[in-house]
Amino acid sequence: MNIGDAARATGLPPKTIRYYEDIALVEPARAANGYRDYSAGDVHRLRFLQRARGLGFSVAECRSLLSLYDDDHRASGDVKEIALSKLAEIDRKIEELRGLRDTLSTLAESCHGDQRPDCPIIKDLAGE
Amino acid sequence: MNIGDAARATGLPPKTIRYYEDIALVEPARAANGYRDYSAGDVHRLRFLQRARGLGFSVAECRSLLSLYDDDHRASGDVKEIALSKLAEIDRKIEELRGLRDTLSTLAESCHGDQRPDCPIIKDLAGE
DNA sequence: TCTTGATCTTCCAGTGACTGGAATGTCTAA
DNA sequence: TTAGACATTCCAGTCACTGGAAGATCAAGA
Repeated sequence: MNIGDAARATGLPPKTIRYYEDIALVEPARAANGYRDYSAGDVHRLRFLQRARGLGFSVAECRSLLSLYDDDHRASGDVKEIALSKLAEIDRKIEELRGLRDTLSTLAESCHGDQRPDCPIIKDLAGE
Repeated sequence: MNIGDAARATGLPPKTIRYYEDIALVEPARAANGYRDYSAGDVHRLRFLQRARGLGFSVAECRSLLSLYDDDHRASGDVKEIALSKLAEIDRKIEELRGLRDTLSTLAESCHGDQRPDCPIIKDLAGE
C-alpha cells in the first residue's frame, strides 16, 4: 500500500505519515521502486496514532502507548496510569482556561465598546 | 534600567525580553556600554505584554493591543472586538477539552487497571 | 511511443514563542 | 586584583508538523 492509500485509510496527511517514520513510530517496508509500502499492521498503528493524538496524547505518550499496544503481556494498569495522568492534565488545562475566560469576560463586559477611547480592557492590561 | 532589573520588575525572563526586542515589540535604548537601557515606558509595555500573554493573547494579538494602547484616540470597540474573539476561541478550546475529558474518563473508568493485559483503552485506540 | 498529470521521493526551511548554551565583555565589591 | 554576577551576541533546539522545490516513477490516453 502506497503512502497515499495509507493516508486515505487513516485520515493522516502523507507529510505526517513520513514524519512518523522519521521519528521511528511507524517504519514501513520499501517497494522495489523505493516507495513506502504500508502493511495492514502499519495502517493499524497509524490509525492508533491518529486516535491517540486526537485524544490529546503527545507523540512521546503515543510512543509509550504503542509499545504497550505491541506488548501482549502488558498490564492494563500501565495503560490506565498514562490515561489518568493525561486526564489530570486536561483537567488542569480546563481550569486554567476557565479562569482566563472569567477574567476576560468580566473585562469585555465592562467595556462599552464604542468610538470613545476610554477602555477598561487596556487599562487593566496596563495595570492601572 | 538594565535587563535584569526589567526582568524583576515585570516577571519576564531576560531571554524573553530580548526576544521581544528581536520581534520589535519593545525596543529599549542602549547605554554607552552597549547594555539595554529600559525606560519606565518600556517597562510598562513589558508588563502589558506579560499580562496580555498571561490572558492567552498571541504575540500577534499583543502587537495589535499594544498599538491600541499607544493610540490615545483608539476606539474602545476595537479593543473589545479582539477580546471577544479571544473569548470565543477560549470557549471553543474549553469545549474541545471537555469532549476529550469525557471520552478519556469513560475509557479510564472501563479499564480495571491491574496486572492483566486486557485493556479497553488500548482496544478503543486500536479501533476494535 | 509519447505525453500528461498524479503520485512518489528526498531535502531544506519555516511555524510560535520561547529556551539553552557557548564564548566573550563589563561592572561591582572585597 | 580578582571573583562572580551580570551583560552581550549568535547558534541551535523545542514540538509536531507543514510548505515547497527538484526530481523520479507510474498509469492512462492520444
